[in-house]
Amino acid sequence: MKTRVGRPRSEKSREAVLAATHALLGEGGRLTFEAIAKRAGVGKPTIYRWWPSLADIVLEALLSQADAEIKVSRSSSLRDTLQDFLRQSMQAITAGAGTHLRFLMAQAQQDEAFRVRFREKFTAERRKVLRSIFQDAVERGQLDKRQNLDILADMVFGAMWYRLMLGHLPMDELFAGELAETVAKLVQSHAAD
Amino acid sequence: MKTRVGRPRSEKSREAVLAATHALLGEGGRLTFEAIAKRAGVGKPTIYRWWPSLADIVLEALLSQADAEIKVSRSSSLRDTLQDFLRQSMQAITAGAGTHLRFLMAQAQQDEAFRVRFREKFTAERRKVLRSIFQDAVERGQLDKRQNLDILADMVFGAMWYRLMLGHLPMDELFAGELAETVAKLVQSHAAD
Amino acid sequence: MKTRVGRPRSEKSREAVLAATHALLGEGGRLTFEAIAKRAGVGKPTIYRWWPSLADIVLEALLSQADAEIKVSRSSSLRDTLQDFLRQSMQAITAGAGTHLRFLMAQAQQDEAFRVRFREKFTAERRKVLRSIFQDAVERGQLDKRQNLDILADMVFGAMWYRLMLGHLPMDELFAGELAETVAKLVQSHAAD
Amino acid sequence: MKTRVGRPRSEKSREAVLAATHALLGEGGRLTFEAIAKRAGVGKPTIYRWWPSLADIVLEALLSQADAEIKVSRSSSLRDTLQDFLRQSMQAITAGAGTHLRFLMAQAQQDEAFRVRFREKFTAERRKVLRSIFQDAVERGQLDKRQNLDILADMVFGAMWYRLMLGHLPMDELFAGELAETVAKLVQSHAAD
DNA sequence: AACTAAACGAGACGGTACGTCCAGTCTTTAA
DNA sequence: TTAAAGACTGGACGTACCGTCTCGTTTAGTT
Repeated sequence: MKTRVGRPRSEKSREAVLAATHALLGEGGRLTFEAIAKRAGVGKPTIYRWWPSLADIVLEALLSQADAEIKVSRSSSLRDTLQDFLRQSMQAITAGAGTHLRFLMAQAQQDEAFRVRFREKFTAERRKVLRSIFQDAVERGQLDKRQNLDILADMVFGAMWYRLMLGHLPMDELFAGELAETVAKLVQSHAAD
Repeated sequence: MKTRVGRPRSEKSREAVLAATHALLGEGGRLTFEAIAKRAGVGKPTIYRWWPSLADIVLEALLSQADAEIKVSRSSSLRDTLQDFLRQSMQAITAGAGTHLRFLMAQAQQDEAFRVRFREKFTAERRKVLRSIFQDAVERGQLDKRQNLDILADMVFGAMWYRLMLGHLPMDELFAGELAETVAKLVQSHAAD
Repeated sequence: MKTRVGRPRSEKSREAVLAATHALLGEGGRLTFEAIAKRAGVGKPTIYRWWPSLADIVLEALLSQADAEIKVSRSSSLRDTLQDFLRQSMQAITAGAGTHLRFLMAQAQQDEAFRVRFREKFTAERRKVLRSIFQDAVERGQLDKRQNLDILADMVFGAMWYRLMLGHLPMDELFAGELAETVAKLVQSHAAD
Repeated sequence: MKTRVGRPRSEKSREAVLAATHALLGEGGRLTFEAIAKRAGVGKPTIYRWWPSLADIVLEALLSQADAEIKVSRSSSLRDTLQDFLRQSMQAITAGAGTHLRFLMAQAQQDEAFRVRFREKFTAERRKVLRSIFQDAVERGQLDKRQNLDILADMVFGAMWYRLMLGHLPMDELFAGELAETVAKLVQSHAAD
């Protein structure tokens, strides 16, 4: 049988929880199950029934935002493609996702099980996109095929995360542009090998 | 007046707190003021008197470890210098500092005031060292003087932090070596400009 | 119309609920709707549909036991009749009804509406029996007709309940016998008036 | 050493808890730790630290009332002494203690450990008083020395508790008087033996 | 034989209170 | 005057049940 018996899960409650989480994160206060339940007009057990941790709620809230999607425009230039990708990422971060991301990465340090889910549901997807951008460059002969693409991806995402989390320098389009450019130079050098 | 009156601060208590913090972090349990106080045989108010937050205790515990110091051997090759620097960093992380670092960065996301202190007392120092390594390369003509060194530092430290915090790939000497090599290639390409 | 349309009440469920209640009370654990529903294999709403409170279930479980009935053997001696009545009561209590009774009286303290139902369905019936025993004695001239029989009934039932609930002294046949005897002496004294 | 170190227990909190409990019981609402903590302006852990159950708080609240004390005026007549004792008890009950007593006895049915404390701290004391009244009568030859005084005490206290908890007939001075008189008659009969 | 309507099991819902942990503060005695 | 010990208020935790609700299913009597 397909349909389970019993009262079905309330879609309304699910959305209320995600919306409340969104709002609370934006307001800067401490995010707690209690506050979410109150704001969403939902019972605490309902939240515990469906999400194993605060971080999982935030992750779902992040993923449920349609505008979180990034459309990569594949141009023939690695530099332009990368710049577009990083600028879009940057915009999403400064538009609000930054708070979610910082929360998620912090929680991942305190909850090993969540760290695995975070990798699988979020960062692995993001890495896949960046990797395919690099793969294209390899195939066009713009990037040395001996280059470890994981290292390259770690450098690019790492720079973004590091600046986001440490806050020592601004997260802006200039940074995204320069980052793309620096990597692009590396690409050219490899082509010259 | 120089010497304050009254009972002086107990150096023994200070060390007991740092040792307890060290031990608790290593055991993987949740780090709390209560647990530290109990383990150190010290009253909670004593801890609150001397440290503004858990993270500050951990930071002091980290800095008080003599072996946390990294001695950079300046060779004429950027690649070798970098490799030495990154390998030493990696060793410190895998030897135990990794837990401290992850905790500190996580706390910095939840405590803006601590984030500032963390930058000033720890990451700024580390960046200074890496920056001087790059500066040497610029002066030797191995690195394009137009290259933004902050971006470069963000990429190197970022890759390390990103992998440490996400745990998607191993933190090992191979990684440190390949990371140094990738940056060194970039350097060579710039020299060729 | 007499026979209502639709599915009739399930006698099987009713009995399963009473049996589960019986079992759970005997096991000493806390009695809850949830536990009864689970044990009886019955939905919670089914229970709420037919019983207004836990206490009402327990009351019905108690009354549905055929062996809970007490047959009074009316002898010409008040003392013997009373002793038979109290000994039978005592046996029912020690055989298991004691747990039910304690639960019911406790609930009656927290639920005024149930207290009324408890009186009407249970204690009033029991008082009626004892009262008729006393009435017989009055008619035989063994008991002063000016004696307030309610007071007398309160003393007899009160002593039983008090000892059952407080547990300071054993609930046994000796107690039942001595209680009957003490009342019987009172009776004789009145006859002597 | 006599005086313990550390902050001493707050007498103010203790009194606030007892006062809040008193007030809440009087208002008829359900008595909970949460409500007491809120009303008393006290943290829940403070209550849990000092009292093992709600019933223990109510018991302490009851015992802390100076007016709960009953002074027995020993006259030469058992009947008068008893009547005085029971009337005072009745007055205390109707004046407010009745709510406490009903709550305590109900809780004693659900918490075996408390039932023991309740017996030791409250009912044993009350029984001691009544027993000494009967003992006096025995010594004066007004009461058969073979009479089991425990049974007698169970009948008197039982009648009071039974009527209080069941509520089938009024708790008033008339009841107290008639109860005393009925027992007194029994006494006379024994003297006549 | 198909239809109607109520009762059924299952289980999710909003909610209250539980009993606990820890935060951060306060009050006392000891050093 | 500071340290230690430990009790304090208070907030959130995660859980157990409450009493209600919404499903799809079952079971009679009615058409």
